[in-house]
Amino acid sequence: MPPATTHPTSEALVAAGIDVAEELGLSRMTIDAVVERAGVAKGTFYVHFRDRAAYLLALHRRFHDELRIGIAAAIDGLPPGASRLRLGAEAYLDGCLAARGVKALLLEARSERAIREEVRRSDARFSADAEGCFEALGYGDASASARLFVAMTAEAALAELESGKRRDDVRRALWRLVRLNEEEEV
Amino acid sequence: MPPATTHPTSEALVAAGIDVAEELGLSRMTIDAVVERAGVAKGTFYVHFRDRAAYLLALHRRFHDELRIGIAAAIDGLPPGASRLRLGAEAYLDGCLAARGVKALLLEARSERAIREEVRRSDARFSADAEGCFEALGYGDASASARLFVAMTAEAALAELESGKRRDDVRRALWRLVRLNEEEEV
DNA sequence: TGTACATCAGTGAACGCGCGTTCACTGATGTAC
DNA sequence: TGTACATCAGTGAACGCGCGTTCACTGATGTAC
Repeated sequence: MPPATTHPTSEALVAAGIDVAEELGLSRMTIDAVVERAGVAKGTFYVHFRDRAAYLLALHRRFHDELRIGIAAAIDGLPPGASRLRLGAEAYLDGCLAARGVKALLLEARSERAIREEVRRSDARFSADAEGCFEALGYGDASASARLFVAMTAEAALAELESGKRRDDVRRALWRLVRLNEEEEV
Repeated sequence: MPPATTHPTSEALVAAGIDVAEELGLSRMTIDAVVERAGVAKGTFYVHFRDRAAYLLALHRRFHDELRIGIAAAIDGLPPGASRLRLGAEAYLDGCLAARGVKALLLEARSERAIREEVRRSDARFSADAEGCFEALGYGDASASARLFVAMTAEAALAELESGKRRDDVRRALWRLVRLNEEEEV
């Protein structure tokens, strides 16, 4: 799937936004800061995005599309179950470590009015896949379990971002809690 | 422990803030909205709080002090272990359901610059107690496990707040994930 | 008991600033004839 | 090949508004003498 925005200036604006979000957080990611970083005039921003909300949405889509692509590649064809759940979560964590601007999007996206709904949808998507895995594993309350698992995985991603590197203790704790630790480390 | 603010007008301002946060969220909880709700002049706000940051801090303290008191009462004297962990989490969830303004504080507090540090401290406090329990239960990576557990519990609280009522499926899922489900429902 | 003064919560108009949004204009590129 | 016109990304000054913060002033209560 090609990126949603193809125009080079749109690209530059999105890239600049990710930079700024990484450095200052979403709430301080002002349009002034973005256009300054992108090296374009303020008016140019509105040539490419209807308003700030539309821009935030594009930013979030970009981030989550990349993440989903990585996860899809990791679990492609696997049946619902332990491997799918664990490899998916590993891909999520690895993707978060690799991407930029994640911390801001993970931490603040929920409270930004403009993308709250979109975040809910993304979470639901991850959660729906996990739910199938929990069902296959024989969990009752698979839906609730999946939701809690997604929350844990996001927290694990945050912990890794704070450390700036993979945290094996956190990952082990995660696998152990969902009883996926019987397998070898991947 | 008496409330940190004793003056009636301070009280009114804090109460008004909780109301407004509940209705509009933290980011739209402006000083205008707070003083209007409290029925005082805008200048009065600054008689009682140095600035918005100090006010947010007082709000968060109030919220978490209440929560901690409820939890402390529930687990007082219990040794680290399964009962303490589960009863503490139950008290946390019940407390969140009972308190007002929780959703805003749970959801947005992390991204509000003014109270981020305070939130971290609160989380660390809950987490430290949970860590002892996980150690007693023989978990490796007790610290990481505790952090993930706190994140799950917060997510469970959010799920309950969205439903507006206790969610037994979510609680069951939580207990099962940390293997506290052998006991009877409390 | 009465007068003068200090203290302090409370008031609300005014200020300043940050930030999202607009708009008239420019310049380059493409198309018609 | 040259001229006229349309299209469209880009520009940046200006605008408006929301919101946190300030400040000179008021009025009530308490204290000294």
